Amino acid sequence: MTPARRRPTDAELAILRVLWARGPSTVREVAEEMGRESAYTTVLKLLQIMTDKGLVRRDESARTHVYRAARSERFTQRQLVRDLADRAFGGSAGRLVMQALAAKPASPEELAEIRKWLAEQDTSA
Amino acid sequence: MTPARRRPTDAELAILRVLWARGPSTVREVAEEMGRESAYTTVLKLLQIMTDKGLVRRDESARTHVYRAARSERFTQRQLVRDLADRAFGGSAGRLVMQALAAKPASPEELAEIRKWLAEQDTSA
DNA sequence: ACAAATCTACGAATTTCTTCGTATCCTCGT
DNA sequence: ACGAGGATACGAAGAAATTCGTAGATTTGT
Repeated sequence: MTPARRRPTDAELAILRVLWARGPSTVREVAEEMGRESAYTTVLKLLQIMTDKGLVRRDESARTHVYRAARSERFTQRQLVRDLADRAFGGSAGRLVMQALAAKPASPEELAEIRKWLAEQDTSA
Repeated sequence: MTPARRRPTDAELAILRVLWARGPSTVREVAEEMGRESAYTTVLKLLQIMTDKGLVRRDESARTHVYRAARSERFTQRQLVRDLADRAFGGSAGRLVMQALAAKPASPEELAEIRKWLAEQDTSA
């Protein structure tokens, strides 16, 4: 029985972003990083829930617990992209890519990187 | 005051997919298309809510109402992609594209299309 | 040792999403 | 005309997401 992997919610993703950027962090550190938009206990509660869901790991060895993301940013990004492709693009990553390129301007550096990736695909095919 | 545009929920998106594929449709048509997974009245309720939210338009001229998506599939796809880029990719569409290409295999046709698009960007720059 | 500060746990209120039953109304066939 | 079938409206309940207050425990500074 698979743990029924749902995608992280908006609030959960906001916290994950902080953990990915900062590395393992305490509740207070995460809360500060998120500005004063959410109360300390809100962040705490969310992190507790996320621990139950397996989205984060908790180090309880010290009194002040330290949380870290259970999955890498990259892993989660791919999960989210796959999910969106399935829900809105008929499962096609290619079509998603086309709309992404059209929706938001990518930097020249990023475009170059994409071209490079495509070129590599070519040679390996 | 902007109409506070939130992205369509999962259930709403499932209905929009049907409307985009079928064109203007009645509740019954949408419900049938979605298989027997959701009761008729569930689809009806959802469409009523979506009407309030402005996600669909309702033609009430006949007794049996006809619904159509208020925004094009493409428009909505871009909105969703932009939203995901903001929530999980620091606003960068380029990085989203990279993960999309890595997350799901795109067909050769799609890859060709992407290359073509990139080439066009090149000339226009 | 005591008070203040800091931490976790927990419960509860609120909002949003989703689902569906029931009531009611209209239309059409006979 | 009237009953059956099919349509909308509405309410309500359950699940999930989000928020935060309060209580209780522990540590720290004086």
